[in-house]
Amino acid sequence: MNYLNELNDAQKAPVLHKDGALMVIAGAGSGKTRVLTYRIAYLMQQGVDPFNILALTFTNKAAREMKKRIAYIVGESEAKYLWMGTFHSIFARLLRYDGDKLGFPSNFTIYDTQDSQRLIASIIKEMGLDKDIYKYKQIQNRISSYKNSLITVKAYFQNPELMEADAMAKRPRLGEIYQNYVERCFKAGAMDFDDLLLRTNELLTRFPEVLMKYQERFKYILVDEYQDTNHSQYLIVRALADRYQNICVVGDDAQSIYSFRGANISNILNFQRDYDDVAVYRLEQNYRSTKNIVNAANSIIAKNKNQLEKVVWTANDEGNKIKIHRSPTDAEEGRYVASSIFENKMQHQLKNGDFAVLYRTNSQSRAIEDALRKRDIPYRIYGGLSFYQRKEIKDVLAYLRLIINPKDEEALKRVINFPARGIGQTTIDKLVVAANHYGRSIFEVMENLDKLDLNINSGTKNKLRNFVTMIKSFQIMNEQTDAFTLAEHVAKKSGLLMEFKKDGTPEGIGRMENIEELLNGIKDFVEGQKELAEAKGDLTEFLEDVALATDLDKDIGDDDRVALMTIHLAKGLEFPYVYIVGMEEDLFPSAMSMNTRSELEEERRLFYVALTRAEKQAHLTYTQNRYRWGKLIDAEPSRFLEEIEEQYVENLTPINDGYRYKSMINADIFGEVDKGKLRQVKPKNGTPPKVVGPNENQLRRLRKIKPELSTPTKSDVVIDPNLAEGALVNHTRFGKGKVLKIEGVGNDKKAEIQFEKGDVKKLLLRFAKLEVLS
DNA sequence: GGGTGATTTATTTTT
DNA sequence: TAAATCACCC
Repeated sequence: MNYLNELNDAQKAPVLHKDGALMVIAGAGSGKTRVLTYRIAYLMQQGVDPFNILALTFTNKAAREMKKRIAYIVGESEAKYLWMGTFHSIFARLLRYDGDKLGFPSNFTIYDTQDSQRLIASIIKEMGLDKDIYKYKQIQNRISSYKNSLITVKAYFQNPELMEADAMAKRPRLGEIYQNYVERCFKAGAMDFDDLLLRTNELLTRFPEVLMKYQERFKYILVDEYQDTNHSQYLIVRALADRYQNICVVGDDAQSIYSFRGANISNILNFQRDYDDVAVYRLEQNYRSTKNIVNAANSIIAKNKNQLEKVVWTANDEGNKIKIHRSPTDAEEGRYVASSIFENKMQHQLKNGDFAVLYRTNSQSRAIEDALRKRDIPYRIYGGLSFYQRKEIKDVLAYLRLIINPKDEEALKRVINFPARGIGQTTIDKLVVAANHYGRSIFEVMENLDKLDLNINSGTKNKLRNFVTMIKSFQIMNEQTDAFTLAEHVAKKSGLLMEFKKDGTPEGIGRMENIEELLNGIKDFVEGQKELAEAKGDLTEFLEDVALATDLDKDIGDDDRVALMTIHLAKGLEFPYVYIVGMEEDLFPSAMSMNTRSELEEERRLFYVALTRAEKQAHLTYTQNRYRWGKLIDAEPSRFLEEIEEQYVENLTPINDGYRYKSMINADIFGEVDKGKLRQVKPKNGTPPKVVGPNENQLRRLRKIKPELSTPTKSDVVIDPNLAEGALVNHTRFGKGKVLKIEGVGNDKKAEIQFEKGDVKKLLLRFAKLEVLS
């Protein structure tokens, strides 16, 4: 099969470029995944051993899907040797092999953010610091960004500026907390998310022979979403690619939206400086969206100063204008979205899965959920509190973690007294003190209770011994049976299931069901792994899978639901109909991200990402009042609404008289917006708020809004007369296929098509972009 | 040591 | 608003 024919010339060039450094600047919807996939397939067909290819993607799901497509071209037996996955999962794997050189056991635990925060909170407490000044979440954030910038504890103490900055922020002992945190993680045989990258860097720097090994192994390296790599990731890639320089990065500076996680947009902007003879390719043709959407998105992103030159265009239809809708409250907004989805579904015979609702913050999902539920529209929420973050699930997982790695302090503290066993805070504190004193883990201290004088009464000692015995019996069982049988046993014997059962409330029952679901998940995992030759299907593998899984990674059936998620999570996805809700100042752009031009530009890129998810139709909605932290507050429309060129939008709700404007400072006129100055403009307490009339932008907008609202009249689409049964056709998304059947008349005319990729789909001709080939 | 009710704090985005 | 922590009493 000649897959190269599926590429346009711009796409073909980077696929065929074999050796050396290359960068692909790929506009939204320009087929970059396809380029990456085919490039890997092509390399393999050129004789490159899959064993020598490393591909770093943004989600594990993306990696899986890419692998599947590659397997389709080159065969499963070859494709399975590819190393593909997220930075975190790939390097966790690497550290399981070679982390022992750094003193980590191969079964190290991966601490999630909550584990890190709990540990930091207890360190702050142990150090006797004021928890109102040393807020554990902020501290965790700070430590995380140090790690992502490769500032180790040592580097921190050698950097007077950093210490100064923390001292100025009234936190002079931050360095000590950092140090303690790192030591405690090490002692617990645990790495946090950032460690997976930081420790990989340490490994590659301190052990040249390890670096050499992986440089030889990964002769070809491909990185997706390069604009979102942080310094730590950047250095790993550089180190690994240094020897052969066969590095291919793909990205779009306009879609860089993770700077809060340390992503550094200059990694992509400076790529050409980092490697010799960099070939640069641009993918500018968008295959995803209508002209209206593409042009509107372009008109927004043009407001950003800092970007690579690129013109995204499309040959697709003009499409409908972007619809803007105002609601009185967030509940009404939800209702509007729900009924609009309902109507579109009826009118155009669409599936729920054709719709997505995107928002800036997870907390916005509630109003949408309520409305969808009332209209009986099935939906699925991605992100937010994910399944694996639920309390009861984390409890079971903590027991399992403890079996694998008894040194895991956070897991131990979580379950040592849950279900209640009469081991209280006082006892735990004593154990922690002893553990720190002897430089051992809490579990080790518990194993040696008799040899230590800890001032614990004999009754409590007995309870501790029972706990140790229980965990040890689980460990023995782990050697004899598979992960599922063990987990089921643990859930029962630990008393967890009973605890939730006796609770009796609907909530408790729900928790029990969740545990059941987890057990089923483990069962599936074990059975799935058995089929793979390499994997063992053991508990360690499962826990790692869980620690690094994201909501997007889970393939939970393919039932048909509306997708609800944050814009961040939506990156890389596409939907025919997209609703972007909460288009309001202080929400989007977020109030936290308007301090500097670069923050505002990132919010704008985020909006760009959101809009370019839409294939056919985008809706933007905003409210006049919104519940935020329990109170109804005034909201004003987002500045981004005004930034779209007016020819691409249609206002569904005319502005009424009661409409109020607040003063807005426009960064384009005043340059860098200084939050301090902004505050001064606001009235001091006691002074009545100053009423300011609309500024120029707003006046312009007032003028352009036409009060009448007309539903666009739909004319019958002209359908290619050659499109008949038996015809070969090409679809922009599904590829080539053969028409099996034509049914319906006029606007309802549908074709049933067998695609080469194996799927049979029924498409409405008036929407399907079909090209007749014969 | 455990449980209950009062108070408070949080909302940016995620591997 | 709702979860999470705290203070107090048993």
